Amino acid sequence: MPELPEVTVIVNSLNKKIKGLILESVEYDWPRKFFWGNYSIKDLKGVKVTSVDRKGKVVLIEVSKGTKGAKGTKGAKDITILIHLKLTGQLIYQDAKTRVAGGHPIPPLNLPSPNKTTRVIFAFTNGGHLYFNDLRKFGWVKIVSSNKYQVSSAIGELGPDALEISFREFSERLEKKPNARIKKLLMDQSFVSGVGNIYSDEGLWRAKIHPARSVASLSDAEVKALYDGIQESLKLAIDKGGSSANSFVDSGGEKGLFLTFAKAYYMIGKPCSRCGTPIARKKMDGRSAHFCPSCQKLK
DNA sequence: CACTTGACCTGTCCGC
DNA sequence: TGCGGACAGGTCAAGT
Repeated sequence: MPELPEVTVIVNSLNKKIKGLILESVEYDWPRKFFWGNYSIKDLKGVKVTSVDRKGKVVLIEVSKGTKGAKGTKGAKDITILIHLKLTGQLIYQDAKTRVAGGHPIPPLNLPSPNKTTRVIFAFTNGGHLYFNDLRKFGWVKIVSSNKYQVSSAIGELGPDALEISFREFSERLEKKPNARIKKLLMDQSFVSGVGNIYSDEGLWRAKIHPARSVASLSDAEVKALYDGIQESLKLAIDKGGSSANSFVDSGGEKGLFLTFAKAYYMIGKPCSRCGTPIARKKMDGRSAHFCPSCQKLK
């Protein structure tokens, strides 16, 4: 799932479900991708979840050891659990009453957890569990102190959030990279954060821009259309997934929800919904770009 | 330097 | 049915 809309949806769901819960234990069989920093596993026992957040595609679970002090100061005891889902990560919370799931649709999000892709299990004192499943083991978990420096160095360099960036800032940042190919730049997290292969394809389709175009070749109107196209496709995806996390599971079978609104991504050979030309896929910069060869011309 | 390629992992699907 | 190769919602390190 690892793009902004999917991360946003699961973060919103988790915020409703695990805020206030107390961690009982953490189990993992995945030392290679589990970074404790200065902490150890016992530092998480008894901590309380204070919020679940998102930066780019990274999930942040804020926890606190303190006994709810009167002052709202962030003490040294606050810890941030960072989770990156990479290509095939999933986060699933379930307890006796509820279940929320988000992430990559393979294996199906309704498959019971733990299962063979389960890498980390966070157990809470209410009997609920948060499972981090990741088929390909590309994802990671980092445990750091909740201060700006620690958190941002663990995440890496991030540009403005794709949902929050203004059109003005978007176009100003583009101007600094005239030679970049537009699709590659959109997926660069230090340029804007949150956009990956799906939403770069979707945004470019909406703007009728070929993914291999250079930034310098884009007209002002095209830059505006691209900005709008990205905003629209991100928001549409959040809406589709946001009504209920379970719709992720139900609506698209194993392929997941996104196929129900994708215009270009994964639509290889299907008619473009604007002009009927079959959608093409081409390898570009190491990734598959999906586009309409007729609407999105390489000038 | 900038840019490209490989590596990280495991699984599915498609063609012969 | 079996086997090989391509491919996968991401990112970093190493090589050129």
